[in-house]
Amino acid sequence: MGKRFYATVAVDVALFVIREHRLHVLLIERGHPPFQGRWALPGGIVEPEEPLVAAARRELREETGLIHIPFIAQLAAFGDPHRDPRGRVISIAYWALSPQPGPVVGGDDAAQAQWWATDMLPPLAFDHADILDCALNRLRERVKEDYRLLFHLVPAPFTLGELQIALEAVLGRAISERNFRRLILGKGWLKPAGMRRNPSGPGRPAQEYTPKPTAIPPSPDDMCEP
Amino acid sequence: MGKRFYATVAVDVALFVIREHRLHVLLIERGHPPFQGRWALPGGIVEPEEPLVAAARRELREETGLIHIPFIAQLAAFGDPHRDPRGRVISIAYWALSPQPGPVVGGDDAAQAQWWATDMLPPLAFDHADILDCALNRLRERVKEDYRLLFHLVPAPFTLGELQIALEAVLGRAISERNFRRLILGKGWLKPAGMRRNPSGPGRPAQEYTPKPTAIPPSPDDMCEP
DNA sequence: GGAATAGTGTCTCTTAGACACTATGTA
DNA sequence: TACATAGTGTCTAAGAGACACTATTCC
Repeated sequence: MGKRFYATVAVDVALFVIREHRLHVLLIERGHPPFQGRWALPGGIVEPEEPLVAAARRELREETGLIHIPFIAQLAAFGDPHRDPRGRVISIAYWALSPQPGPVVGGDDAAQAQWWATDMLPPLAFDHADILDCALNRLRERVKEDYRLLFHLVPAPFTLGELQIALEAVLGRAISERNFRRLILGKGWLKPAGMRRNPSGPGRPAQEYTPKPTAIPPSPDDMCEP
Repeated sequence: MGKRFYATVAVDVALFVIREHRLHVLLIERGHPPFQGRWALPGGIVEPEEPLVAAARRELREETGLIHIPFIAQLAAFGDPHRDPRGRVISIAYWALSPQPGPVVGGDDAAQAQWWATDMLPPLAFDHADILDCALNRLRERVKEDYRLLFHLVPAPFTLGELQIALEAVLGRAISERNFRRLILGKGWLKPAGMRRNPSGPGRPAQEYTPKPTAIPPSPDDMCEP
């Protein structure tokens, strides 16, 4: 193994939230060439002494002001030799979840940060459409395997209806309410929060729940999880 | 994004085969420091114009003489800043399957290549124990999800008994023969090869099967699959 | 015949989907 | 009352585990 440096290593992050009953992803409008004016996943170059997942968290913080990301996991490495017109850049992609669909601040380069519905995306820079596609597939797979991931997408306390809306937004299709309730409640993951919600409209109020601490799946970060 | 090069990018591959009813992985004895004399996964530096998976296949070929690898998929990126004592090296790890447990030739550096049973491994160089752990978990997950991966571990034509031995070697535990047969045959993946085998001993001869071409899961290579 | 391996019939339990039902609030 | 949302009872069908059984070969 020679010791020359062959490539730039970057991270890119697909951060998902639920807004208005739909799955959204955070994108940044690029302020410089290449792909100036196009939208891209937040990301940037890894520092020499920085772990990969730390770089992913730092880029999210720098470009969007988001500090608390409860779930972030590695997605894959994207290394096509010509994915960046400036030269060889290998990107380690991450996917992340947040229950806070609030406003985000733009980053340094007069860049705009904005939530985009995943079913109405603009053209993306670089190979970020591929990365996002991959991230969406991963998210759906993992949520189907473990509904507890939804606890990272919905702020507690939540009702089962809200949780189901999040699941339907992720999967992109309606699911049977009866079976969803049975499955979630049967696992013993939730404890009733005692309160009830005022829907400010007709309809029976719903029980609110908080996930038991033991039921919240830990963020795998850089552990070998992809 | 600046254009300086920050890191070396390498690939490492965990290549699995079935030998003598047990799961084995290919390891290389290192001929130079660091970790001289220790065993390591085959791997090396990515060339400037080389796709990542091509680098993985090239290293397997150079270090072991193995040309035909029917299945190879990305595992994860390992990027701890101090995983290589010589400097920052980010490794894109792959996992691969082969039905040929035959002998392998050593590589350039007077390095030894050898199959090791995965339940009796020597101490490994770098963070390769972590990578191999991750690869074993991935292999087991994927095989449980889709038994057709076994078709890449057992040379056709095979008997159901051989296929089950491979599955048990991968999972590390015995499984019910009845259910295995029902599941495999019920899927319609196999067609009888008509021949029967001479076990050169007592016991009823077994039907041999060949997987239908449509039933062989394609190698995902670098597609976003991890 | 006995030992060894190949292959089958069938019961049970768990799970997910479907569908009809009841409960509790607002206007 | 009508209407909207929350929550329940229960039938069914598919899949996996378990276990006892039959089949074919060599000695």
